[in-house]
Amino acid sequence: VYSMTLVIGELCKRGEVDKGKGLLDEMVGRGVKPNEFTYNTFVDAFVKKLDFVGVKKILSEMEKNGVSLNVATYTLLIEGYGSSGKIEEAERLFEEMQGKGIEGDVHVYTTMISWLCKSGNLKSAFTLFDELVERGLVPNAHTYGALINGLCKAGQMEAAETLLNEMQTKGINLNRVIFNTLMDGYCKQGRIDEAWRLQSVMEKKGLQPDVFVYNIIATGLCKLNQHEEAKRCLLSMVDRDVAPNTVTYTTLIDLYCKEGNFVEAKRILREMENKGQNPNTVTYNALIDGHCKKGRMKEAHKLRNEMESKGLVPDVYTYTSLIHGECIFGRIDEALKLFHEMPAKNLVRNVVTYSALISGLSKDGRSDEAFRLYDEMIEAGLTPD
RNA sequence: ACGAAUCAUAGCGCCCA
Repeated sequence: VYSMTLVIGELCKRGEVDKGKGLLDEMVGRGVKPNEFTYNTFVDAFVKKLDFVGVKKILSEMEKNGVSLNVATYTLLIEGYGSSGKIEEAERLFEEMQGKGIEGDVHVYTTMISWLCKSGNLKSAFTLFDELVERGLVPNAHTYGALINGLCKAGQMEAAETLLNEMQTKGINLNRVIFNTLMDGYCKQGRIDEAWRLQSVMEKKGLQPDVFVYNIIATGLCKLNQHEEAKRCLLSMVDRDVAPNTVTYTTLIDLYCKEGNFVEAKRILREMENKGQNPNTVTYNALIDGHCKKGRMKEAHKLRNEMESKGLVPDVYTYTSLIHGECIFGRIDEALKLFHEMPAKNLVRNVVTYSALISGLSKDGRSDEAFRLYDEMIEAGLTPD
């Protein structure tokens, strides 16, 4: 079982989940009983693909074979629901785990805390943090990182710095991730000066800037409308032997799209593919949104087909951009069609999606439908901001 | 032998013009 699990794990990591599944079936056929580690490998693979049908299949197989979920399985499931926007479901699983008497560990607490933070529920995150400490568990850099990130995203930089001090008091090593998190927080506040300050603190500790740092600073510059500086920052990476990644290229593509320079955007798309940094859903979303905003809807839909042909799955951002684009040009019925496609694709419509469509409807004089949609949004448990 | 923290993409409003 031990070695089989390793092999299956390797296959799944390479994306050959089907081959792994074949091996699993072969295992069972030969009377080797897979254990929770074996199954978790599959849960991991399906969760990363956001394939919940696949996840459910594995879970029922586990049940059938009398293998129970362990704390790592729950961590994976919570991660999966969190990343697809189903935070209540994630919380429900966390409680289910505790109800079954499975001891939560630092990993699962950190995962839950992270997703609570990401959904803007800092209060619950800190409550959970207290619970973790009360239970005698020791929070580590990941746990603090999750909370610091939450505070940074909420713009609470002083509170984030307080946690940073708390880490130091507790003797937890301040690593790259922690610094990068704070730098990003300051950049999002438009305080690049503070980001530079942290960067020099990092250098004093012997931490050279990595690709994250460049990406963070460049995005900060973009937000301050310093596009040329942002481009220079990203292009300077190469001179300093830092390899650009998908995020770097996507940032550039987004920049060019917003300038309406689709030729350059396309060129970068080809360049990244040539360098083996594959475009992902976000990359295409940037392209699609750029085209939508310039009324190039035909091209936008073409890009959407192109992404799907590469096995990339459109997400809420893709749909919202398309819906918004159709609305701008008065093709509300096209927008509605897209809107209704979403649930079947397992996409959770959020406030942004609804408001794009609601504003489209009302600008088109279809206020009855707009109000109806508004009510539907409230019923879906969404709060307008 | 399994699992956790940092970067890129969407709407409305506000401000400015």
